[in-house]
Amino acid sequence: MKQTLRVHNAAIHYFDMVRRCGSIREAARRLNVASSAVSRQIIKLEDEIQAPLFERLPSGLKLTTAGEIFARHVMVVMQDTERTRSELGALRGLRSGHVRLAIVEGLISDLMPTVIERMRERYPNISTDIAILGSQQIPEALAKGQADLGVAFSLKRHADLRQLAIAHFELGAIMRPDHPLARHAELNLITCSQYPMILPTPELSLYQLVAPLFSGQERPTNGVARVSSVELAKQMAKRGVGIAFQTRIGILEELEKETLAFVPVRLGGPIYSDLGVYARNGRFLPVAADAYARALNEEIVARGQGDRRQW
Amino acid sequence: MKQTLRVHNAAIHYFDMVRRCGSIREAARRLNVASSAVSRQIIKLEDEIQAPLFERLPSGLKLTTAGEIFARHVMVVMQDTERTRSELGALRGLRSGHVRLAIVEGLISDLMPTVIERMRERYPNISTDIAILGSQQIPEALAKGQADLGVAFSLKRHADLRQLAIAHFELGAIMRPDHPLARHAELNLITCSQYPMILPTPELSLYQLVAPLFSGQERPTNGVARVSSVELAKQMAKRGVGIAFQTRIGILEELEKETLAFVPVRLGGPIYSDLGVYARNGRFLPVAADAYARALNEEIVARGQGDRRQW
DNA sequence: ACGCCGTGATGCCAATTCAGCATCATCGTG
DNA sequence: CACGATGATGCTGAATTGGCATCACGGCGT
Repeated sequence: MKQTLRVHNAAIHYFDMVRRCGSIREAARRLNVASSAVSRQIIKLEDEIQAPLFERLPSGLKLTTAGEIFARHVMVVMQDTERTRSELGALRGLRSGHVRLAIVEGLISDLMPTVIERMRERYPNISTDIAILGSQQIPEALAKGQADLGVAFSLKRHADLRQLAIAHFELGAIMRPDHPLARHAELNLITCSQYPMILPTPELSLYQLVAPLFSGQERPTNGVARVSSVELAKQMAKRGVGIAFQTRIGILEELEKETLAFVPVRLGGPIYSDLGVYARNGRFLPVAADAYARALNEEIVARGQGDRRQW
Repeated sequence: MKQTLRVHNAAIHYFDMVRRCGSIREAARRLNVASSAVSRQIIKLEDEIQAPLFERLPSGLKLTTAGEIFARHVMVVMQDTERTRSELGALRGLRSGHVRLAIVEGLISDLMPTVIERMRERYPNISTDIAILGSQQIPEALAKGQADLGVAFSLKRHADLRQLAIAHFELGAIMRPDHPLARHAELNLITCSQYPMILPTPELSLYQLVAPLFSGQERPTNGVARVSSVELAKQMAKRGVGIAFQTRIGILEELEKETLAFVPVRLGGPIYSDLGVYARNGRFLPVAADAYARALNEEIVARGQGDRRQW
């Protein structure tokens, strides 16, 4: 299965495994080779580079600065090897591969199921790992090569990230349809704060959007709860605990069934949150990841307000 | 000198040389190895990939589709190897390297000399190749890995290109200061066409800007010459052959010495040409190339009207 | 304080890989 | 038709690599 297209020296695979294990012997075990072989290859690499790659500490091996530079090279090579393999595979007609996604929680109820379903129809042989991470961890996971694609709200621009798709979503208040505010066309802060509210914690990107609404007061009077999960906030709103703040994208099903109502919150003008698909900059995507990116783009743009696609 | 940081299999270097030579024996000669060694490594690669990389034609070796895919991988690996080596070198404090630039002709009189001078002050150990190419060939040279950085006007967006810097330059008419039009604050087409004009040929990116001015008439009445060199057009204008069309950036010296005058040409509003610095997308730049990109950015932005930097 | 265990490095030997030489079949060219 | 050049291949010696046993070292628990 893991026919790694062994076009490259074993040394760089050894190096990568040692880096991940922090131990030569452990790496050797996982690679099914003798530890002496691994040790020698590392020494040989250090000889080529003319600088130590690891600090040998009693507690384990830790990358030196040179090691970190080289590790990035290894990541580039291995990721591009994967891309090449997938392209060569596509050439033979077997559209398969493996994609690792890192997404935020707000997409698990509607967007991701749809995308996965569509991908399974089109490319039954593509397998997927999905990690639910906070907004902050997603760029990190991409940079470390732990994920191929990331989907998150309002990521700030970063040189290591490449934006593959983006769409805007308007922030609004969500509540039960029988809530007194549910019939308004739009809402402002003062009106909202006269009713119990479910507010986001700072870990959520939503916080950045909602916080300004309550600038000044540190703890809004009517904040009945501060939760770090948009799903939880949604469930609470459905049970009538109060009104929560989200974009439409997490509650499309509830809107259709009319178990929740959505009312835009305006502060001067509408408040937008940008949902984007990201990859690490500086790599070509394997065909499988590229297919996912396209599918994500389609669905996001279809749900967004004011779309844009930059490829 | 060419200690290629031999972290990688000889096979990929052999492959790359064979690809460039179109011949195994010729590649072997340049690599100072026996042809059998090269032949076998290629066969071994094809064995790993389970597809032929070259078509063996009597006239030479030509890449198959799989070969092209693999060639791209090899380019990525080799370029990233170069980056890694330069970063490791920078770690040791010897800020050296080699950068290959592909620029358009219009920059040879002012911008490039300044940039090169500045680079030689800052990094005396960086060597440079400069190729003067047409606007169309520059993206191509970057894609093929024949150049590290490209500087050109008005490149259309392309997925394989990454824009490192950009600045706008207004199109204008250039002429001797004693020309009747030299004292105008701005000009339009009709006024210009009453005097002899030196026009660009379609190879120049300028053509795209100037052509609309003369839409309708295929051959402007007063076009005394069509030249494919902005330098030549400038020299002709200096000698009073007629008025030419350029941006300021090529004639800064003449403007200072008042041997040429520049008058904006407007068509409704000002007409801008974008001068950009580009690299192949999907690669980290070596530190030497990165330093060049920064220096180019500085100088371009300093000369431009309405700057922007996206990194 | 003293074994005990696990670590990375190293000497030695076998297995594998690789390069060079000579040679062959093939094809274009004069 | 002969000549020269090409890519592939059998063979041999050299170089690289991996496995085993062993050493020196340091943390940890008794």
